Amino acid sequence: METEKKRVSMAVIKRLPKYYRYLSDLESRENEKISSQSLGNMMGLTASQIRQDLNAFGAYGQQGYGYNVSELKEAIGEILGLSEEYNCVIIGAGNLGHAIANYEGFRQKGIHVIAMFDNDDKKIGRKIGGHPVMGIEVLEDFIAEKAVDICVLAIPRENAQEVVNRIVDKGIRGILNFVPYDLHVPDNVKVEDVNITDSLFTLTHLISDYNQSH
Amino acid sequence: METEKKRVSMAVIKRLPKYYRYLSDLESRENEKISSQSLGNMMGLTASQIRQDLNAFGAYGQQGYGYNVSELKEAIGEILGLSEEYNCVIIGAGNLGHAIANYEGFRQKGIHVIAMFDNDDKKIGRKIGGHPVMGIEVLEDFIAEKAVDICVLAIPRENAQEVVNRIVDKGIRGILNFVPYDLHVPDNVKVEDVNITDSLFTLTHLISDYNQSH
DNA sequence: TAGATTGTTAATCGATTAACAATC
DNA sequence: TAGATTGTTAATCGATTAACAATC
Repeated sequence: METEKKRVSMAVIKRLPKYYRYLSDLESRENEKISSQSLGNMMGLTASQIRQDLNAFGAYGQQGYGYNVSELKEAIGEILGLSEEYNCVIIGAGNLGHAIANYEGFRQKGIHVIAMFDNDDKKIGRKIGGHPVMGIEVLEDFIAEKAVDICVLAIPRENAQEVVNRIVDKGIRGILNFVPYDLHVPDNVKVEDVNITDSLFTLTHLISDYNQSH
Repeated sequence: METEKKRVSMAVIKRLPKYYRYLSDLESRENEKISSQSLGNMMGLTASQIRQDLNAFGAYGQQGYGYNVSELKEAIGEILGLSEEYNCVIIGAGNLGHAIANYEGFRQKGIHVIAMFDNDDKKIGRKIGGHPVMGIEVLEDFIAEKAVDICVLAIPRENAQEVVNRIVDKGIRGILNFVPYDLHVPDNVKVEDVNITDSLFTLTHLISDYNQSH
């Protein structure tokens, strides 16, 4: 594995969860096999692109047959790191943290939410979605002690970078960032942004009179 | 305006909210002007790309000077459709709908959340984040009557397409879709997806042992 | 075997970067 | 005017699409 370093592009990586979603669907509807052609029709991609995308990681199909749905789903799950286990904490027990704590996507698979953190005394000690809410001042120690891999950041913009600075060298590997601010982190920590406001503004642009008339 | 049809690429459009965010910041820190060079440094883009991006919409700078922060922010706001007014409803008063109803990004600007909808009798009649929760069965009539422009979709995956089918010809222009499912809509309705699960899986991939060793 | 469909190379297209003349 | 920095054209790079030989 040391020898080859193809460097898979972000464009391809960002499509992987979508592949996984469609393949999970096909599997639950008990489809055994699928061709790049028909998967492309479903997903709105070309057959060619699908074959290119998959071949960035290996050869998962069979000539003259297509792809085995379960096998391919499993393989992409593996690539997505879903066969591994992750400890996760949610920082910020406001409305959004609350929503995420109850979010099904976080309940399945190997992603274990083990605690939530907030600076509001009224929330500390309570349980939200089955997860204990702890004081933000014990965050660093908790992360180090429990070997937390992923932090979900759902706090006000003002405190975001400061909190990140505190946790970034405690062994975390990734941040799922709901804060509309571009975090500064060292290379060994990955950040994935979920920017609701940006998405809303993209939508307003698309439907705006401005866009219609230009 | 009829004559030119440059067709601005999605790649550029998706960067606009980010420009808007940085320019708002610069404005609040009372920076009067900015060059493509220094804005690029801040945002992690090349000066060249910034000038190309902006010139897709017009010439907002001045040779030898740079860009006036407030003017450029205003211009991008205009392009994003933020100088217009939108009526908006939130469909789904679960945790996520709850979070969005209270989300600051939706409180500012010309985006007016005027109601929430749910099928749970226990929620109907209540107020969440100041917005009345109504029964999903009156959704279509409400949309038509109140001239709703934007629907935020935060309901279970199973009902998503069915609900969308019902509202799609009632005059709405856009859907902000939090459901991990690719909606089918006619061309005159725009969909912007906020896919939390996809983002989470992208993150797990990036931090996974799989990705580290390949 | 013949038909189907992949894996993969080559061609095309689009987006980013570089360069520089225009001009404030 | 000289210096700075844009607007814009040209060059490069990367991603998508097309084509086809390999092979199940």
